Amino acid sequence: MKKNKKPTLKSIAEQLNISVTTVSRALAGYQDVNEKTRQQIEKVAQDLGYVPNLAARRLVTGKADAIGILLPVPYGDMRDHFLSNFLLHFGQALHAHDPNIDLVISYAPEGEQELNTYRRFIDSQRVDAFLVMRTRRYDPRVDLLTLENVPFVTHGRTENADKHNWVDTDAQKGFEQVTQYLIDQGHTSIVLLNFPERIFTSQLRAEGYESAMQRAHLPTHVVTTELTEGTPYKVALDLLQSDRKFTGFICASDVIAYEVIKAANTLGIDPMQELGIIGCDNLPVSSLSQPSITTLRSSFDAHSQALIEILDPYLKGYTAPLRNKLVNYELVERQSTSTSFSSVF
Amino acid sequence: MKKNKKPTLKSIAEQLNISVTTVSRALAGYQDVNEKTRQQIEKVAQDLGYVPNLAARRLVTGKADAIGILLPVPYGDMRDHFLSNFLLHFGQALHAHDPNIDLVISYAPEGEQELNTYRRFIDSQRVDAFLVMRTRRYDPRVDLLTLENVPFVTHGRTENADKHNWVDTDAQKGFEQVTQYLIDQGHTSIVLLNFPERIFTSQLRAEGYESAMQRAHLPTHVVTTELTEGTPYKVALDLLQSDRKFTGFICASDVIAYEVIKAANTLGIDPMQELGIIGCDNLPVSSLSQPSITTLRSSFDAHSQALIEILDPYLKGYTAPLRNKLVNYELVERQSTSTSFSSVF
DNA sequence: AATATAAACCAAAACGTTTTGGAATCGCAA
DNA sequence: TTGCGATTCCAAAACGTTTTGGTTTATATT
Repeated sequence: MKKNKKPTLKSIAEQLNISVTTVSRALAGYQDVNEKTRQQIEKVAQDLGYVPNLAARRLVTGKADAIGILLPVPYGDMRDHFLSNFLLHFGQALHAHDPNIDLVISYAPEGEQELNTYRRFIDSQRVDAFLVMRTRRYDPRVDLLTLENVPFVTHGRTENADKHNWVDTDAQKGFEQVTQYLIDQGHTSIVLLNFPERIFTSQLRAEGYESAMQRAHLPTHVVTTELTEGTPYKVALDLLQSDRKFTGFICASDVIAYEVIKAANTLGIDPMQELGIIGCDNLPVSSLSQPSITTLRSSFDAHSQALIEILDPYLKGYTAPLRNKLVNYELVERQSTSTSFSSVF
Repeated sequence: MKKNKKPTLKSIAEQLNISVTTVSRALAGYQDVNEKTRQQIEKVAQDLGYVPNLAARRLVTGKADAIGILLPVPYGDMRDHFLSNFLLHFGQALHAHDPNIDLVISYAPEGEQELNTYRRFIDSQRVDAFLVMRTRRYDPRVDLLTLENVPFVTHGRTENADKHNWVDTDAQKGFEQVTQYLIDQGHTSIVLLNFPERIFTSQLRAEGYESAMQRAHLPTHVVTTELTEGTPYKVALDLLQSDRKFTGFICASDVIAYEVIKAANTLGIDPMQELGIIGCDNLPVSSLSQPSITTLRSSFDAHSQALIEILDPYLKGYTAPLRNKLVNYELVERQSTSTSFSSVF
């Protein structure tokens, strides 16, 4: 049998013949309430199964105890994997950090209405802070949130990275390291299969690659490709048949790396014996593939921790100075860079 | 320069010298307000950028305008793909249905504290209804929500499916159809690589497979495998070397199907020419694989629509009779069931 | 005994909305 | 003039919490 009414501060107060104020303060842990009364209150609260009504609390405190993410519309293909998976982990990390903080998800598709959607979300005071995903180089959302003075942190840098909180992977360092990795294995003809420049990290990746190549006095070659069906495969076919005799392939995504392997197979080239291929993001396909793909992984947990650390003061209602954090990639060594190549060398 | 205060009903009312009530009713679209006043009110609201404070509204209406999902802890591998991706699509569909409904995400890891987490979430009245994911055969969450009289719908059936709302894919029909599909292609030795029985749908899948096989008077063979690293591959190797000369492989997941292909390659068997392989879930790997994998896809959108239709009355504050919906799988034909087999036949 | 200090408590206001139960105004028929 | 129904408006209460600015009671100090 269920109680027909939710217990409130008032019901607890009435049962003990004390004021609502005292009940509230007792449960909030204030020191100006007698230890004995506190225990009584806590007992009754427990018995009644009291849980504070969040709407009421939010109304009076002005805090939402929630952070918001306005997602872009899913692509419907593997490109969503990173975002959705990250979301899962971030949510979990947030819950571990403080189980009373909600993650509120809504959608703001890129386009005309995007900023309005943000505006309405901000104005309704549903959340204390925002996490902005899939940042763009010049990101109007960043401008809006800054202007409206709403706390937020971006996942990924923007052109105005010095003016807002952000967390990002150190793409430059990561790609420099994997380039060096292939150079150390004896590769001299190494190509970077990058995403178009429109993607902000593309530039950073290229810089990392180029700096390692230049240090080794090797010629650089960068090719860009979209992730649309068939495109990376064709690009890979071209490269494998080029005069430059590329043996090292550094790819902006595991999906691209996988297509390089397929292209090699098509041409009768054994990727394990003759090539060194490195992907990025540690997508499921990288471990399933044959050969499995050496890849750069950036820990979801490290990202989440950094984001949460930055968001934390805002959730508590404080203001905080701008912060940012570069998370290192870690190399996951697999078969696509087996050392058999260097022995041939 | 920003206004230093959020506009409220009161500020609008004062500016027009009318009552808060009228402003509220005008914006809510009630008929008892003069068309001219309504227009004035709407103009001022627009100019001031008025957006209702949700906490206040929720407090008085008792509705949260939100639905909650308490997620399990991610596995950290490809098994998360379906859940996280589904989440992305469901969120989008919900937003399309009504942009004012929030999706509130929190976590309730399976285990001792799970029900307490649910209880606190329920009692804080943060959401109007729940979507329960990764349902288990006997699911204590279902019992709790039913007992507490909180509206919810599960994604996937349970043993007590007749006592709650649910949406599920018609695994039985789907697996019957793909079995028939392989039979029609001339396969006679068809094995089902299923998940363990602990997973509720395993049984339904087996039933579908068995009924098609029995109708064709073919012997059935069911093998179960976990998705742990290496396991499906070993199972596939065994099957491919068995006396039974299996040529048809129906797999409970694309990941398993992919491992069958890998095992075939290892044994020098050409999967395209000699086998018919069918996966499930249309994971990214199924289209990337070579040969690409014929698979069963259940439309995220169809699921989301069904779920939202069931949830809708609760969001409006109505009660509603129990409902459920079976969503059909659709077959995505790819290379792993190319017809070259039947021509050999 | 008077006074200051500390401990324990509380009434009332505030947060911003919706809803209830009328009140005021107007036109029109009788 | 009265009465009546529409139309248009509104004061006040309510939702459940936190916070403010106290008051009361007990204890210590002079």
